[in-house]
Amino acid sequence: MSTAAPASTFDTRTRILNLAEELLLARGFNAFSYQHIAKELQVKPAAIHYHYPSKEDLGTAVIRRQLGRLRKWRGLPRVTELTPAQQLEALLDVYRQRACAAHGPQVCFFGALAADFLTLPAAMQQELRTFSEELTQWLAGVLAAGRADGTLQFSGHPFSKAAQVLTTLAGALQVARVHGEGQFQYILKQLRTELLPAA
Amino acid sequence: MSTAAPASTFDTRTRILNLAEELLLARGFNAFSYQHIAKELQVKPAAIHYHYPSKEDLGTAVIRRQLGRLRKWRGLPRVTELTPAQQLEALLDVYRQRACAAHGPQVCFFGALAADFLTLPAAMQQELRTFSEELTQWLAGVLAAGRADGTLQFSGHPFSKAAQVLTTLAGALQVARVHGEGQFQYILKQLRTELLPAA
DNA sequence: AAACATACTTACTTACTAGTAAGTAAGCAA
DNA sequence: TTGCTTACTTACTAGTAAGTAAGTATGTTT
Repeated sequence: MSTAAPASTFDTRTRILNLAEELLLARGFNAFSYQHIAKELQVKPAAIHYHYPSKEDLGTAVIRRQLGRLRKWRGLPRVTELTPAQQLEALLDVYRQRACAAHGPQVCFFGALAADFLTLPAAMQQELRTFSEELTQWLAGVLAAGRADGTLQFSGHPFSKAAQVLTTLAGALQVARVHGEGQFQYILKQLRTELLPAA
Repeated sequence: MSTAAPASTFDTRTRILNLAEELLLARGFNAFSYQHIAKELQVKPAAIHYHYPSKEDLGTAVIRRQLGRLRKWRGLPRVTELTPAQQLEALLDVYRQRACAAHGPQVCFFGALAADFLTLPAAMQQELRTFSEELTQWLAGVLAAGRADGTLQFSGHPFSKAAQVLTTLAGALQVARVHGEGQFQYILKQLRTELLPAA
């Protein structure tokens, strides 16, 4: 669902997007600037404006790319061919990777942007809603299938449970930044033991 | 644990704190300025600096007040005299109130500040850790007592479960801002049905 | 060779940021 | 009534924000 890459191998446009994503996850939308990106990439701030005229353009591009990744990921044979329980594990793995990221734990997109939500340009708000809805719908489907074949257990509606799980995951990554990775692992373990029937 | 108050009845110092809290919850630490506060209170920005010399001072004051409220709240007779299950409900009520706040859903302190965590002054980071730890410890105690007397059910360690519940609540308030109050209610209902044994 | 597009840089504007220094009006205390 | 404190305002600094306009080097097309 996400792959950090050696930025220098890409063109400037992509390197900007990569760095914007990193800064967005690390600092939130309001706490990074074109100057931060420009300095890191050793270009002038105006070069960033050339590729992404406004910060709103840059922000929406970041979310849109992530939405594209989600759509691609959930359609991948190595994902669709998994059992529901394995698909859930695959999702948890994505979050696990984030929590152990090289440059400190990153929050997930939703968590990072939801906090700034009221200050975001309307276009970004809309993109974020779409992203979150698609992810929740996908997970709801996985949970429903898992409960149907007996490999997953939970009470209530699949959609409610999916919303709860994703909310917990988003929050858990924020917790990881405040209290370290250990607390994140506790929360994840708690989620798994509840969803997966005792062996 | 928190009570919005008619700001105008307080002195400037308190009104600044109230407004800073509101802005912090609504916009995050990096997206509000002394100007916002000054304009609203119809004073000059320098007046804010008079009471809280730096933004770090203001930020820590907000968290510290909230920590004081928590300590007071959890020691209140009307809270200590409740059963564990009722104490849990009381906590959920606090979050419920937030989600239905007059001026749009507010996030909880932890959620609002965790997102900006890496950009916060060290003093604020430390205060936030303390706040989060005390709240988690308190809830862990409630959960442990509730499981012991059979009024609450969950698997795993009380501390892990407490961390998970609070994480979910913090995240749920952010969800409320993005997707509206309905989704928040789903998540809360999910939490309650899992923790409280079926009637 | 001329025209054009790409990918920038230089130089700028406007607006806002936190923060400070000096001054001032009002109230209280000796 | 003099002096001190409180609670500001006025006027400022230095830095940073997003964004723009005009110029330039490089390469591609015709």
